[in-house]
This record gives sequence, structure tokens and C-alpha cells, in this order.
Amino acid sequence: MPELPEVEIARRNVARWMAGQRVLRARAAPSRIFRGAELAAFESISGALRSLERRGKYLLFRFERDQGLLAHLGMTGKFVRRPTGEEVRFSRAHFELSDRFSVHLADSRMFGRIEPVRASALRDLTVVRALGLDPLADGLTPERLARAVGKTSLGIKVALMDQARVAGLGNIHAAEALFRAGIHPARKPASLSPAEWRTLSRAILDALVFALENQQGEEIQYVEEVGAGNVFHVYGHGDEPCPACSAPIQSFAQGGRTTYFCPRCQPAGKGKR
DNA sequence: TGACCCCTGGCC
DNA sequence: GGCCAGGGGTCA
Repeated sequence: MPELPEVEIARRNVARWMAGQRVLRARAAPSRIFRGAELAAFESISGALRSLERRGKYLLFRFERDQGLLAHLGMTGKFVRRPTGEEVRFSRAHFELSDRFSVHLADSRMFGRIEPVRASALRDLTVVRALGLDPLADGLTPERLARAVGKTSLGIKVALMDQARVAGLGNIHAAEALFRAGIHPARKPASLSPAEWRTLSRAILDALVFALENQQGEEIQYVEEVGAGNVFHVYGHGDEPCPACSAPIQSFAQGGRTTYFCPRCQPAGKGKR
């Protein structure tokens, strides 16, 4: 589900929902979302949210008294706000706020993650330190992008999805950015010209901003939930005409995931794979 | 690098 | 009933 833009929207929504409120109670049911962490540590959280930071696809909650939380939405996680007491499907954990609303983390597949951590230690967590360049939080330039992706024999799309290289891109937006840049997903990073790095850098930002602008609203909507409302150019559009040239969009398996691309707009290039 | 796993829901 | 799913992690 969520990639950088969706997590960023979640961050903005949750920050707005919790602004000026106090957490009266934190409650959770045991689930693998906690990855073995003590439920009591989560349920002891109270007071005001001081800051909510996004790094890649992770959210870093910092509360009063050095209380903190590392959260990841996995594939199907989302934060929702409901009147306190209202039943929320797939809710795994929630905060009851002083305005009588509650903020829930709902996640059907439970690939998400919540881990209570001292606020001051959040940035030192191994998983956070391991994150690569965040295109929005760190700023993206062609030089930084090329350096972050580095020398690898991985295809460019697989490399872009490696969170240790570039943090926040997933299957959808990596494919969308490469389409915008006219670069075949299986190209080797070493084969990209300086002009292509410039185009790709711009395309990543454009794809992320486009997604951000299409995710305004109280709750995130994932592409499988909107059906015909899929606003992406190639993702999920196999066999449909390319919006730029009308050639049929193709797909293939790459790094264990389905990659969509336009064979005409994104030629493999001779000797470049 | 690939295969498989973790889970559940929704669509064909 | 089978297949697919935008996450990450582990294993050989």
C-alpha cells in the first residue's frame, strides 16, 4: 500500500488530528504489529504529541516525557480518526484523545509495525539509520540520486525500491517515475547518462508531488480501493494504451514484484540492460 | 539474487 | 477456488 506520498499524507493528517490534544489512553490488542514489543509500553503513552516525523515510509512519533513510537503502515495499514467508542474494523491500536475522538491504526494484513521507543532514541534505531536518501525530506538532486543508487547490477527500478538507497519509493512510484523519465525499469544504473539522471531526479519529484496532490482528504485511499479511479500512468494499467503514445502498457516480474512500463516510451536500449 | 514467508481481503 | 496485492525480512 503506502509509499512515501501516502505516508506523508498520513503524517499530516495524524499531526493535525492530534494537535492541541492530549492522549488520554493508548490501547492495543496483542498482534504481530508489535513484533514482540511490550504492549504495556505502548499503553503507557499519554500526554501531548510533540512532533511527528517521516523518514522514508516510517513515522516517528515523539510525545512528552521522551515517550516515542516507531510506526510503519506495511501494505494495508492506515490511520483513521473516529469518535471514541466507535468500532473500527481491523483496528490494532488506538489513542483516545481529549476531544473525544480516537486515532486508530487499522491494518488488515498486519504487515504494519508499531514499536514503542524512547523519543530521543528513534533516530538511532537500526532500521531508521539504514534508510537512504529521502527525496522530500533530504532534497533530491541528480548528483545525490546517482550517488544514492550507486554502482549496482540491480535493475534501476529494483535499486530505486531499495530503502537503503532511496527511502520511500515502492512499486507504484518507482514505476511511475521511470515512466515519466522514459527509462526502462531493467536498465542498469551505470548505463544512465547525466541527462538521464537529471530527468529521473525530476521525474521522481514529479511523481511524488502528483501522488501527494491526489491524496488530499481525511483518509488515504489505496489504488485497489478506487477501482476506475486509478490516476497512475502505468501502474495497474497492463494492456491498456499508454497515455503518451497509446502503445499497450506491458508488465513483467522484477525483484518479486510486478513492474509496469510502456515499451515504446521506455525502450530497453541496445546494450543498456 | 531469487524464493519464500508473514497475513487477510477482494476480485475474476 | 485461485490469484493477486503498493510492505519488509530471512534464507540459501
